[in-house]
Amino acid sequence: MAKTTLKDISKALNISISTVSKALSDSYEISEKTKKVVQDYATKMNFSVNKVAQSLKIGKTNTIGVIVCAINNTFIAEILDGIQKASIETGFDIIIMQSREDIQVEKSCIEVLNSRGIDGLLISPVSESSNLSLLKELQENGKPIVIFDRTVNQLKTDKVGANNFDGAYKATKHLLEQGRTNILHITGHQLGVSKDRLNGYKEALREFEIPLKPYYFIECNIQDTAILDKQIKSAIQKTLNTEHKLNAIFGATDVITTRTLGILAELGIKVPEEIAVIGFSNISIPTSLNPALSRIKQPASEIGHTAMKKLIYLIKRPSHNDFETIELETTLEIRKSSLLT
Amino acid sequence: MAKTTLKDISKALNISISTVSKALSDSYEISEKTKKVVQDYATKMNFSVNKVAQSLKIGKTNTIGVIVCAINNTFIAEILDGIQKASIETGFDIIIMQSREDIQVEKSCIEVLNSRGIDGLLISPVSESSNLSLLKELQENGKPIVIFDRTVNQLKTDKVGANNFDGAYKATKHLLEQGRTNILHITGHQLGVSKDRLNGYKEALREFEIPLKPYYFIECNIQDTAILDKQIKSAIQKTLNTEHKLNAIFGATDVITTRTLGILAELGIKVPEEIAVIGFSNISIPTSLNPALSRIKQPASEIGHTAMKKLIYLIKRPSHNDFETIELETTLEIRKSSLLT
DNA sequence: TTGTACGCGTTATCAA
DNA sequence: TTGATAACGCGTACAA
Repeated sequence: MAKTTLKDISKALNISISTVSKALSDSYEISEKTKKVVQDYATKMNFSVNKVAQSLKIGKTNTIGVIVCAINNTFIAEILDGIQKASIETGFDIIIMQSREDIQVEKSCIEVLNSRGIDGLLISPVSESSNLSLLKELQENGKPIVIFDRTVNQLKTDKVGANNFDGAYKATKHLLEQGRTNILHITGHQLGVSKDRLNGYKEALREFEIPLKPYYFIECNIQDTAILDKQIKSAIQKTLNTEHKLNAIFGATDVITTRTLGILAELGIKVPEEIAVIGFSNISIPTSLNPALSRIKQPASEIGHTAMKKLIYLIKRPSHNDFETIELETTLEIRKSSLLT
Repeated sequence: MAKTTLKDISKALNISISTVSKALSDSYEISEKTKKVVQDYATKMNFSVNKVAQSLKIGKTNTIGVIVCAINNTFIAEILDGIQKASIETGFDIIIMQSREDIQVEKSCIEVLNSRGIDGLLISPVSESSNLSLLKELQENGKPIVIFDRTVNQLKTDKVGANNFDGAYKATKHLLEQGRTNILHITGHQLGVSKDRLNGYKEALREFEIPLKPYYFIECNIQDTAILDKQIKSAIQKTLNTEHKLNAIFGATDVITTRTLGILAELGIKVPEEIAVIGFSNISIPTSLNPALSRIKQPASEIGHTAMKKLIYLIKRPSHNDFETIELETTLEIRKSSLLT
């Protein structure tokens, strides 16, 4: 038994297809009596419109494509949560795809979504200019785009993210106020947001008139955790024996920060006694870590929610050029891992 | 500028639409010369078929719907990862939706996916019989379904999950071998898998001839972490002063287990000295916890991968009735939180 | 080897 | 108030 169609209802009730269609969409042209007959029968048959056909006809799918780099971390999951809340409020459906930090995969995601037909795109791009021309073409074809999280991007459009500069500034300042002046900042390759975070870090140091250490900053591979572990470990060991002994680490991402804690435990280095740790993190269990983790928390759900709302706005009121970049504020949470001993 | 269609190419090259269509699908009916002209032009124009129209025409969407309860935990994220790997291997696209542990939301997910047109459904259902008739109808309409993770379900179809009985048995046995005989098992409401886990727990006790304690088992609200925290805390405090003093906790889910660690730290109860902790968990950073967490790890990625492969098999080779339930083995990882002091 | 004609399920225009 | 007809973009049986 296949799905019921307008044609089936039309035959069964001896009414034309177009009348059935209009009756089901509650058109003013149709008599109440006919509407009732049709709608009752449709309910009885568990009828629902074929969205594929409907989309082909009206040229809209009522669907938003969402491309994230990976869904296996709390931060992205929270963003998706916010997006989904907004999708329920606005009545749009969402299709989630993963680019896996790979420009080619990202390209295929965009193409799949485009050919499948979406009314707009939410994307956290792999890099600052990944698939730029493809995205531009999408825009020109009347499909609005909103960029979230990785807002440092060449595409001219609305962007929603966190105030990364300020978050990094606040965290670094906190460390400095605790007397931790030898801070290693660990960040990831190709991370669009890393510049802002690095600048916030530098700004705090400047304000406290602390010169940059020779080792003050390393970039790691954040795709492969085994490599990441090695890189973090080697950086710690290398910098531990310099003349300015390392006494704090500031992690740029969730994985970097939590893995740093694990590695320090493994190396037998005491946190926070020997090295204080703080970092950008949105995991749900900061107090279950060893020790409880100080962090900069991003308003992830709000980022997703705001981005989705922005996009729906663009879809409903197209063709305006005053794009804006929204930076939502972060929250500094102080726990044991960064406190004075 | 709208997207290029077959018609556009047909006009531009003065060739009929059907020839263009055939040339692009590399049909044997078309001359190499014509193919080349058409394909070159299509590439130049960045042409991609309109999947909406294509789906309507051929009655297939090459798309799999995936419904999970929530994506904000590592276990589900890992499963989705496995599903996505299989999707790349098989060439099917996936649409991910969240039921949020709500039967009504689950219903709307199924309806959206159904009306949007999917070739099959992967679902981890809200409960054992949630939306049973709707799912049956889907099946009858020729859309195969594979259930993953929450395999205790009334629907007759293929199911892929973990061997929960054995996982719980192994964990409990490990605790007993450490001399921890007063074990509290904490699980969630309405969790389809909880029966199996409880039975594995009981079986190990039986084997060691340890009688069930009066407090041996509580069911918590796993939706709201604030409530969950209170329930866990109250259960611990209540059972701490009974004649059989509590000396181990076995958590049924990731959140329960990690929150338990946090609460014990908060209460100043030493792990594992006073209370040993072990539980089902798939977080990526068990060694960053306080203390490093012993756990039963589910083969999450394999569950997703296997489920997807099963589904594709059902799609390509429909109408057979020998459904099976696959239980993949869990891994026991022993760390500090459950070791003899 | 190429082109014509039809239909997938829906909506929209216009005539009855 | 209702219905016949065309069209969305594509694939395919059949004719040329």
